[in-house]
Amino acid sequence: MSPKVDSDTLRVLLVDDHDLFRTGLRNLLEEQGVQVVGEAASGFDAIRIVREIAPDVVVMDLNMPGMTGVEATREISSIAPLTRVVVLTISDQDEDVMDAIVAGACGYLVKDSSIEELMRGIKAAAIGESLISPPIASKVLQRMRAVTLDQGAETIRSELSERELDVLRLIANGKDNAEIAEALHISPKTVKNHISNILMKLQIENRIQAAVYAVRSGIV
Amino acid sequence: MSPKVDSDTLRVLLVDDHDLFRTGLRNLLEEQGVQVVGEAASGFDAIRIVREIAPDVVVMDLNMPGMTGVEATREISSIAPLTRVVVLTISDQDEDVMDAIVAGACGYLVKDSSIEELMRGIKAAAIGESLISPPIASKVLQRMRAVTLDQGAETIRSELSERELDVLRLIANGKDNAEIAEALHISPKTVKNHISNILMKLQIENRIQAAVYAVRSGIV
DNA sequence: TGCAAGATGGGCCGTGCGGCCCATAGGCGC
DNA sequence: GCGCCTATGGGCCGCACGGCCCATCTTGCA
Repeated sequence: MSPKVDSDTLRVLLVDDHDLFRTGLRNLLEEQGVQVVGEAASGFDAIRIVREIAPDVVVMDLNMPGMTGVEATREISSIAPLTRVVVLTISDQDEDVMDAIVAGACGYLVKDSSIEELMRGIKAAAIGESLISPPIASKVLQRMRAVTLDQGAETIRSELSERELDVLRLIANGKDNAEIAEALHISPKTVKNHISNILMKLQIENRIQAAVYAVRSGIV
Repeated sequence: MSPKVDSDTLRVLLVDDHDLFRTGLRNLLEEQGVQVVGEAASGFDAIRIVREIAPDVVVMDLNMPGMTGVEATREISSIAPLTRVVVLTISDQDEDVMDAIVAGACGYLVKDSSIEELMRGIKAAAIGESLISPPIASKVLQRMRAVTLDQGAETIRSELSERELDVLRLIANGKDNAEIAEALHISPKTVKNHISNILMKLQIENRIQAAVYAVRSGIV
């Protein structure tokens, strides 16, 4: 069985300003066994729902009135780093492609993709991988060489204080609270306080997820 | 056992592209009773002379125009396995350290070593032992540890059963034992047993380190 | 001057975790 | 058939963990 990704357990939020598209997509995904835990018609709603229910994957349309999908993606990546955003938009000509990627999108699919392709994109995102429609993949790679280096790490780390990063690094090394306290010359209780703040800021549940986050973010 | 090494009978070849250095070194060695049976200013000459006179020990500089000392060492080790090569090079910063070791160098000394140290290195090489300058030695050990760990990790990973890999993947997703049990349709107690086995096999302490290992190994 | 935020701590408490013992069932090789 | 390994499960236990209160002190900003 080897549950690389068990689609049954995947909690997905749909964000699109067209009710009809959302409804149709919901049905398709649910037929595939995906648990659609919410729908949003705007970026604002999307952010609010992400705060509330912290879905595994957000399927995000870019073209929406009010807050754009790019802005919503950026905000979601900031407040819930473990929630992966898959952009699903009209055309590969969309000029926001790069912005969406930089904003933290974990996948980029065009709307005429098949349901199978969307499923693969969602599953890939859920495990931290990315599925990008071939037409735009090369553009992305080219652009990425120019930008990323400081930006990606910068925004994420600004959420955590220096001291919290110290603690996070030690967490990722498998240290327990007593060892962290000794290494930083502080009380174990202070370590626990820092960890509580880290978990709250990253919207995660436990130190294991924190360690994984640290490794994936290149903090350690 | 331990063939007696009489420095009077030691036949040494000096390889260095600097005439002055070779000459000075020859005098020093001959004062110590070493029989310098040849000098070479290049790797090609060194190989030729080794073929002709089969010295006991070759004292080899690494930085030479044309064929490098590493290449010459590799060739000599191949054509005259009984001839020991002692690398004598400028700095412990030399990047070729490991290459030289792999190429078959039987000792590794920096050029600011004392004549006594060089003598000990040559005698050691002559009886199949190795003298390595401390700054170099630490690097070698470090590399060995890394290699050993890598190989160990590879070996060990293959020792993880499929079921244990299932569990490990879920650990890395931050799931607790109850969630893992539910996902795999087994008892939480069985999950704990699997985890205990994983920790033992990977020689780690807790599930955090297991999660980090999984991420770094690309298992998730 | 006051106030917000961060770093430093303490106490209490429920629960998750991992180690220790143990058993049973099934497959695989000798 | 016998031994070995794996997967499955149980009971017990001590400790680590994370949430919930709370406090103090410093720093910086308005």
